[in-house]
Formats: sequence, structure tokens, C-alpha cells
Amino acid sequence: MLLLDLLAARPMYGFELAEALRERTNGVLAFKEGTLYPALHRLEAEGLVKPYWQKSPRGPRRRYYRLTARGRKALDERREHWHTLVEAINGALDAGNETLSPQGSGGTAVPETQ
Amino acid sequence: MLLLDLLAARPMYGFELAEALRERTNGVLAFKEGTLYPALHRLEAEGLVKPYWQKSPRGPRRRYYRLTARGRKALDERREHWHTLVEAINGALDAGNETLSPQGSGGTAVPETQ
DNA sequence: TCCCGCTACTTAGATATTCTATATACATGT
DNA sequence: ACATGTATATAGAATATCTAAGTAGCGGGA
Repeated sequence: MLLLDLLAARPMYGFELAEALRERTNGVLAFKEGTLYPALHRLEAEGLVKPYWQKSPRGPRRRYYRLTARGRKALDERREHWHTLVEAINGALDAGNETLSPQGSGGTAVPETQ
Repeated sequence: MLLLDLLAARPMYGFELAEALRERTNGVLAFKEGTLYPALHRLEAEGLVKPYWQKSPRGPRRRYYRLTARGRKALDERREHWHTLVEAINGALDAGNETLSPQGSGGTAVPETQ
């Protein structure tokens, strides 16, 4: 999801993605090479991104990844799934803390996942 | 974290934990047996929970898990880590959506993780 | 020229976790 | 005796991460 999200703005190459994630999360999250590149290959295999080589003004060539239409759709789905997940977990955590305001947290029935 | 959180209220047994999580998350999350029991064994090995057998009024005996002092501490740490993680990811997602209110989200420098 | 450091991508192997699937067993009802 | 529901356990496959190393282009300094 994070990779797709970063690529939604513009095509980027691996190293750039790693730097961008680190900046955006203030260093909380950082892709390790062994995670990043295989993950990009998986996204490519799923048809969610389309890569192309491009020369660098200095240093080795770069592999840019562009989001496909399917990738855009997948990003929307994954964002929604992420929010569902966070709300479910935070709701579960809140439920254990009957210390303060007893609010129902607007519990709408949610379709099963996992 | 979810197991520790559920056990913070009172000791519970595996099956009960599975039902409790399903209820609390409106079915969004559910422990599979093959995930739940090994996870409980790991928590035990880490000294975060202490199990004991107890007879059931009907059906086979139950293995109740009680949170230890270390488990309580671990829960606090994991909750904090969870919130840090969620904020980092949501912040990263927001950063890609320069559509609305340009708020800095109160970005406090956070120590590195992962 | 040679080596070093930075950029940039790749991949093998170890480790960790989840899921699938099955096994075991107690209690109750038919 | 057998099916059903409760309850725990675990082997094996699948998936993903991390560790670690390798390859390579470019520019600067000895």
C-alpha cells in the first residue's frame, strides 16, 4: 500500500522510494533493500506497476515504476482495508478501557476479512 | 498486542479469546487456531502471560492465560508502538493527498523503528 | 591509474509468522 | 454408538521480512 501510495504522485525508482518513505514517516518506517526490491517485483508481477529503465545523470541507471490503472484501483482498496483494520483494532483496544466516556464508536457492522 | 490487551481485563482461555476478538472487531479480525495457540505459546515463552488449566462445567478443560507484570509492561509498549506506526502510515498517506487542509500534523521527530 | 565512496539494483538463505489441515479429547443429546 | 459443539495442539506449506553479499556506474582524491 505504501509503495502504491508513493507512486500515485509520480513514477519513482527504488532508492527514491526508500528515501521518500523515510522522510514522510520521520524515520519511523524505512524499506530495507531486501524488502523493497522484491516487493516492487511482486507489484510488477501483479500488474499494479509498470517499470522502465532510465539513465541517471550520475551513477547507475534507475528503474522507475509507474502506477497502472489496476494499481490505482488496488491502492484505493488497500487504503480502505487499512482504515477498516485500524478502526477495528483501535476499537478493540478502546473496548478494554472502560475507564472513560462510554461511546459506541459508531459501530457499523463490517464485512468479515482475513 | 491484541492478545495481551484482551487478557488485561481478566484471564481468558484460547477459545474465549477468539470469540472476544471477533466480537470486539465486529468480525473484521478473527484468530485462526493455527495462529492463536502458537501465539499464546510464544507469549508464555516470553514470560508475558502465565497459563493454568481449569475444568470446564461442560466440554474439555480450558487453558486460561493470566497477564504477568512483564506482560502488562509489554502491552503498554506495544500499544504505543502501534499508535506510532498508525500515525506514521496515516501521515505518509496524507502527505500524498495535497488536496485539502495543509496541516503539519504536529510532526514531532520520532525515533527510528522496524 | 587505482581505489574509495555513493548511488542503485539484485538475489540467496535464514528467520518469523500465518494459514491449511488434521488430530485429539471431553461432554451432551439422540 | 455416533454426531455435535467445545477446546487445545501441531505438522507442513506458503508468504514475507531481514541479513548479507554481490554487481555496477560515476566522480573525486592519492
